[in-house]
Amino acid sequence: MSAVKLPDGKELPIEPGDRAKDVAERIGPRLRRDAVVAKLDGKLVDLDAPVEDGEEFEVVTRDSPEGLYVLRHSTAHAMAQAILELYPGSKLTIGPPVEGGFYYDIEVAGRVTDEDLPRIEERMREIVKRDLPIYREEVSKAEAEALYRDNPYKLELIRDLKEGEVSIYRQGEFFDLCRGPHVESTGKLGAFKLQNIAGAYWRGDEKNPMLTRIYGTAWPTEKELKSYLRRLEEAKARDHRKLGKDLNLFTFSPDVGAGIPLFLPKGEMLRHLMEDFVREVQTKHGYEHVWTGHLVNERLYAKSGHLEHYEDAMFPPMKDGETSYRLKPMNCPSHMTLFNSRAHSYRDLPIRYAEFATLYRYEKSGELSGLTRVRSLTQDDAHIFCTEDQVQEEFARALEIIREVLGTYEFTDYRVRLSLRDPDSKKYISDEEKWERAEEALRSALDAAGIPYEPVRGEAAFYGPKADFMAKDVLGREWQLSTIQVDFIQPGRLGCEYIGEDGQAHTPVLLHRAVTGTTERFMAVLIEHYAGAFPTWLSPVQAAIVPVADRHLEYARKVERELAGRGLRVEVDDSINTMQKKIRENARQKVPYILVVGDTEAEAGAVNVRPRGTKKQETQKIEEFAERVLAEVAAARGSNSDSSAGGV
RNA sequence: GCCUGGGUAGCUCAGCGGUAGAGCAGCCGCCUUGUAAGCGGCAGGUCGGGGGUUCGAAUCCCUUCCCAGGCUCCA
Repeated sequence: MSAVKLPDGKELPIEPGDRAKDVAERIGPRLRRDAVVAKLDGKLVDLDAPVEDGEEFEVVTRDSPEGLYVLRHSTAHAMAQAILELYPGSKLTIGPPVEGGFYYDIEVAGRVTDEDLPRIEERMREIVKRDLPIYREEVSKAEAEALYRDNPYKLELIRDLKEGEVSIYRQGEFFDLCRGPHVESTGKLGAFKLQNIAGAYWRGDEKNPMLTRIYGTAWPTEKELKSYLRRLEEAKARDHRKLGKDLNLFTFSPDVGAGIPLFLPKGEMLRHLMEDFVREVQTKHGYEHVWTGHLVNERLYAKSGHLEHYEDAMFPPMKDGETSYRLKPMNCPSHMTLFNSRAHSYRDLPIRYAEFATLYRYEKSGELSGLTRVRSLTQDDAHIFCTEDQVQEEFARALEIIREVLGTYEFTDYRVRLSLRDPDSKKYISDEEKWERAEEALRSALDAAGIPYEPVRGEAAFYGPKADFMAKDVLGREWQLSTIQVDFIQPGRLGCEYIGEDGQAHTPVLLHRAVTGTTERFMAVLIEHYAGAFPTWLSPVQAAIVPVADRHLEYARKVERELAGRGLRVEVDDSINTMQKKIRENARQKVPYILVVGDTEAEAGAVNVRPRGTKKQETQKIEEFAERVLAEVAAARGSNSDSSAGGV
């Protein structure tokens, strides 16, 4: 007798000719109803697919990640059908499900704009109402080519397919070259919404024609769709560009230039606090701080190889007679020049040069975005010159710094991507043996530190492999923050050397490393991570003093002097407003503490403390409040707070 | 760079061929206040820049600058 194996290990008998949906029905009518597709031996198939003896069988419901994926894929088909109906002659290309939804890239006959989306949605709903059965059809390559003789995109896709693995999905008049699987009929789609239109090059290559991409999202129920849209709204409210404006942190001006952020006093204070913190941690770990300016003779980049590999991302040269200068797009050649400014013994190593350097990169105009993609950026960069034997230890040290810094910022969930070269790509400097050693050094350093990582081919820098740290913020979004790179190539090119124990000259290994990446981008991440409510140690203003009436201004000033004298960042709100309005404004500015002072407080030498996010108040002596804040800051900054009083 | 959308007062936005608007912010007064918007008045704009169409342009067309969302997690 024939049977399939269920996920719980039980065997379920099947009849000859049984399809996935029959098996689901036999397990339970309820399951049959919730089924989207099935899984046979781990492979997703349509509910209409035949089932065979001995296979492992699993029903996939719309609540599972795979079911949702299929649901979205099928929704993309319905959208494609709607567009073909509304814009006859349009050519379909690809339409996959993606994180959160789906898209379809189409060469639309005519023009589609955002205002057309409701119309397309409307047509999609109509298609759902028609409840068209969706079925799969296996065809030969020749048949598929005949179907798509007017569609060069699909023909290109078909060309890359093997004979025998070509399938078409049909629903009513509509058909699409597709691997599947799909839901049973258009009536089985859930709640969906078309979100936006964008241009997208065919196969992502700017040499190819531009297609119209329409993004949508789809969910099993209306309720889930609503809650997803609400989450999007929440993320929008945290947008660092909006908060940056509201909190008076930074601005942009076409008068200065695109992609060049201008920091207001509060934003600059934030930068200062961020950089100061990393500087301190680095100093503690034996890094030395250097400074190498903004302009560099182009010849240096020719020598280092950057000119060849990186020129597109540099600002054009500034000519001075025979000499061409470039705005500095990276520090490594400058730091190597520092290294070369004197002779080195193996006893000097490792040498760790750190610099908060403002770099200039010519990002394409369309890629600029808020603080996350800018043309002037401040990198918390460091270069470590060491012997090959020291790589592991220095890597571990860099890792320690990264853990400490990210931990303090409450990024505890991160993974490591090991970016390796793609041996077939011309992008990389070729030196087989050195690449091998560099990759090996990184792997063993990661292994020694017990950090899990996933290797990715083709993501390496041109001079060597790197370990990138991807951290999740409170919304679960992932950001690439820290990076550690091993470089066996540049030091040799720029003639870096040290005298070894053997009295011979050797080339040092160079580790490149950044902790927060760039101050600008990291600030954007922090703003969104904290929704603008920075922890007290990081807040530009830690306490706002609100006098009850004008006659309390004098006492407010006294409180300000005393708290500032203890190292707190405080401000008196002396605007011509009512007390209520001042509380409102300072609360909106997300100041951690609002201190209300009136007759009672002035008499007692106290402040009335209203911590951020509450309406609760308590009265404390000025000194008591100062201690409270200092203790809070010390706790948040961990062991580093001890050194902060002494300065760096 | 390319596609789509957008740029109107410091901010958020309305107006979309017929005399430039609102709220907030700002300024000036009054109020002197006990925990998220007190009241009144005033001022503020070459409608991103340039060119064109028109009797007439914020509005239509061209061009340029800037901003937003995108630009292969493969049919």
